[in-house]
Formats: sequence, C-alpha cells, structure tokens
Amino acid sequence: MSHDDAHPVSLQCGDCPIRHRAVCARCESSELDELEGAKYYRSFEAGQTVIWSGDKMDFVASVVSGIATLTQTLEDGRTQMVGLLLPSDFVGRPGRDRAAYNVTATTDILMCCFRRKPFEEMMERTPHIAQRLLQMTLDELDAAREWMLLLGRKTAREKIASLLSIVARRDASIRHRKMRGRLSFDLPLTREAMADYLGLTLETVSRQMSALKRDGVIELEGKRHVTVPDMDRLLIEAGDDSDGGLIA
Amino acid sequence: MSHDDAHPVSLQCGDCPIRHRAVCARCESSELDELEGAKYYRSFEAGQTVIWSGDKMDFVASVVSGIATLTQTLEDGRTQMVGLLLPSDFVGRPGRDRAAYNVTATTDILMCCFRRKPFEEMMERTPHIAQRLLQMTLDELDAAREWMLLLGRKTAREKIASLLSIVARRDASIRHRKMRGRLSFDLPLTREAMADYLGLTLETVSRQMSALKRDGVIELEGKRHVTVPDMDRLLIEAGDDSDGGLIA
DNA sequence: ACAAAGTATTGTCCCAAATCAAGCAAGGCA
DNA sequence: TGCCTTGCTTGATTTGGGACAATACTTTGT
Repeated sequence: MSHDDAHPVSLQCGDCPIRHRAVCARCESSELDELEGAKYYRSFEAGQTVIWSGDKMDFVASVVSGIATLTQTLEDGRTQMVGLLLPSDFVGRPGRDRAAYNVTATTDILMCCFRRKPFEEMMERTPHIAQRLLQMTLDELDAAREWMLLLGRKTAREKIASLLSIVARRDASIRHRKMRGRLSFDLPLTREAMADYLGLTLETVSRQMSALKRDGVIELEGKRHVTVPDMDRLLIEAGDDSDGGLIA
Repeated sequence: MSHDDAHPVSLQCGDCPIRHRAVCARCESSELDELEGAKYYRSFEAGQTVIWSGDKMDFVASVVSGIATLTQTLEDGRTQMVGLLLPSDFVGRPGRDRAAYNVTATTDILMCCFRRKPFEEMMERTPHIAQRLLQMTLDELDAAREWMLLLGRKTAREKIASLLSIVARRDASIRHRKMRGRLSFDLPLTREAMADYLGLTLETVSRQMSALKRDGVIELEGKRHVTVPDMDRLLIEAGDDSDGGLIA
C-alpha cells in the first residue's frame, strides 16, 4: 500500500495522548485491554498518501499524532478537501471495505490501527465504542455542514478568515489559551492545501492572505507563522460573528 | 412552536411506511413496542418552519412523509441548504438541546417524534437504535462531503445536472425503476430552494435549467416536471461520471 | 556555493456567475 | 373582471475570482 515507517512503535493505551478523545475514549480498562491486544501502529511521512479513494481498506485507525487530509477529486483533476484529520480523529468506516476518499499525510503522522473485521465484531459487543463513534461522527457532520455554508456562500476573504480562525481556535484549545486579543500560531497547510480546503485557487489564497496582512488583520512571519493582533476583528472578517464553532 | 395539524394521526409501527429505513429499522418487536408507547406524531404544512436554529429542541423525530430542508444562514441573509430531509430521515441530535439548523417543510410533512430525554435513555439500553443511527449518520456525512465537492468545485451547469440526477435517482429507487434511458420525475423544490442547495442565485438556476433544456439534456412540462431523455448524458453533464452516489 | 525543486507572490486578462432590473404566467380573492 | 402575489424567466451590466504566466523565496542535495 504505502512504504510504512520501519520503526515499530509501541505505546500503552493508558499513556496514549489521545486516550480521552479518540474512539476509545469511553472504554473501561477491560475493554481497553482488548483493544490493546488488537491494535498496531503505522506511520507515514509528510507528503505520503495513506490511502487512495477506491482502494481496498481492511483497517480502521485513529490519528495519534500529525495531520492528514481527506480529499475528493473530479476525474479532470479538480480537487476538494472534505476533511482535516487531527490527532484523535478516526479514519475509515466500519462496514465498508473500500476507501471513499484520498487520505494524505501533510506532516509525519502516526496512526493506531485495527483490522476492520475484528473491530466491527468488537463494536457489536462494546456499546462504548459505538457510542463514542456516533458522537464523533455527529460532530464531523456538523463540521461538514458548517463547511458547506462556507463553500456555498462565503467570499474568498471570508473563507480565508474562517480557516484562520478555526486553526487559531484549535491551537488555543490545545495550548489552553483563551481566544481573545493577540495570538499567534503555525499554519499546518500549504497554500495549495488551503485552496483545496476552501474551494479556491492557490493564487487567490495568496492574494487574500496578502490583503488581510495589508489591512492589518493578520501579521506574517515567514509563510506559515501567523499572528492575529485582534481575534474579534478576524472573527468579524469571517462573516459568522456569532460563534462559528468548527473542529474542536 | 408552530401551529401543528389538528388531526391526531395514529399509525402502528408494524404498518409504518418507513419501518425498514428509519432509525428503528433494526429494532425487534419488543423494542418496537417500547417505541410505540413513546412516540407521537406532528404534522406541518408546506412552507411552515418546523424549528429555528438556536431554538430549544426537546424532541427528536423521523420524517414519515413529505420533504423538509435543513438550512444555515449568515446574519446578512445569505442562505445555504445543508441537507434535504426525505421520508425515513432523522431530525435532531441526541445529547444536544438546541437546534443547529433551520428546518422547514417544503411539502406537507408528517413526523414521528420522541421526547429527547427518554429517547436518549432508550438509546443507552438499545444498541439496535444506536447502531442504526450511526449508520445513518455515516451515510449523511458521506452525502455532505459529496456536496462539499459540488459546492467547492463544480460549475453552475454541473451543479444543476448533479441535483437533477440525484432527484432522478431517488425517484427511480422509490418507484423501482432502473436509472437508464428515458425517465421523468417531479422536482420537489422551488428555484429558490435549488439555488440555496447549490450555492447559486435563483436567476442562475433558471438560466442553467433553460440552457439544459435548449441543449436537449432535459425536457420541461410546466416548471416542476422534468423528463430526461438520456440519463447517461445527464450523468456526464454532472461531471462525476463514475457513480456520484448521493442520498439513497 | 550552486543548482534544482518546491512553494509563494504578483501581474494581466478574461469569463462565469452575481447583481440589478424588467417582464411574464398562473392562481387567489375581492 | 381586474388587482395582487408568487414563482419563474430573460436581459444588461458588473465583478470576483479563475487561468495563465513571470518572478521571487526557501529548502535540500551535491
């Protein structure tokens, strides 16, 4: 499938950094023991394709660390990102044996995998897994619908501002900072990936980034490090003043 | 909340037209008995709003008959439809007490409702409900992602052709016809609703409908009845030749 | 230190779709 | 019978962002 990392990683579930957010979040220690026995790790380097849409997919997985993207394409090459996979996100679908999307690592990534069949059987026996997966799927559905509003109705400038505020929010939540006043963070995406996510061309992304910088909404150090002097200002630029709660 | 229909409808779950597709699809007869006792029906007239986004929502429901839309709006009025609710589709989210979207009846509609709290408790006890809801939610997530590709990357003409082929597919599946050659169906949406679904203006929808008619891709009798002389041709116009499998 | 590849910015041109603006057909109802 | 309203179509005009192209900047390898 893909050239996996050679180093066999080994982690105890109890020490796992995504223990409390992933699909196993609700499991009790006995249930965790069973997962512990069935899991295996795979890692991919930045840029590698994890799975091609349409390929046979005999496993499901949780992202442990790193970032990956979920994309769909039209046969003439037009590409749309349909999901951003962050640590604790789930990949694959129980009950389906072929991948529906391309999955690509944008940073080095570590995934905690289970063979699909055993996982499906375990889900039948273990409501805690199914319950958590339902919750995660409902959250993703909400995120997808929020994104539909962005893709269908927002201007290029609003799209960029929305993406920046989402990345800012995620960063703030990981680092336990509050979403007010000045804050800065790294963009984990290239301009092209941003374009694929927002339904724009990379040139338009570049132009709008420059425009937001010119207007003082953001400051840039290098290409990837963004500082937002006034978060409220950015949220107004994003259009959906209220909350805009995407991706936790 | 809204002026419900005065006629108290009563149906046996065993005779329910959506019995095999709704959230209760996997339930056994004992489980069905419990649902039978807790359910109640509500109906809404075409055009009525079922729920406003942000409103308190103390029930969940299945659409029994009729069609409703799920929409999101920006405060300046821009509107994006994020889901089309057909018979057997589920409304509301266990574990959340406020509606995230506007729900509007586009035809007269009948819904099978459950108070939220009892439903949540029942879900804990009844894996069959949770399993089915997970399956339905995963399907909706796939549909939402397919729609993201449409909104982000398709042209107006492709968007219209995609919508028509989806409605045609659904109609064919209900009437047990195959999706080949000549077939015709009613559009359950106004031009404005189509525009909100496709991220276009209603003028563009109208123009592209006319263009597809002029080019012989579709024929129109009145505004709402569409005949497709050659389904394959329409699928090619939709851009995603392969399958394009949205909404079952 | 230089080449080569990948990533980003900027400029020019142009078109698809939005916007603004009538006009038409079909009910509903007074 | 004529007046509204609602839903739809069509036309004229503007514009946001796409397409294509040239030019930087930044890594990485040799």
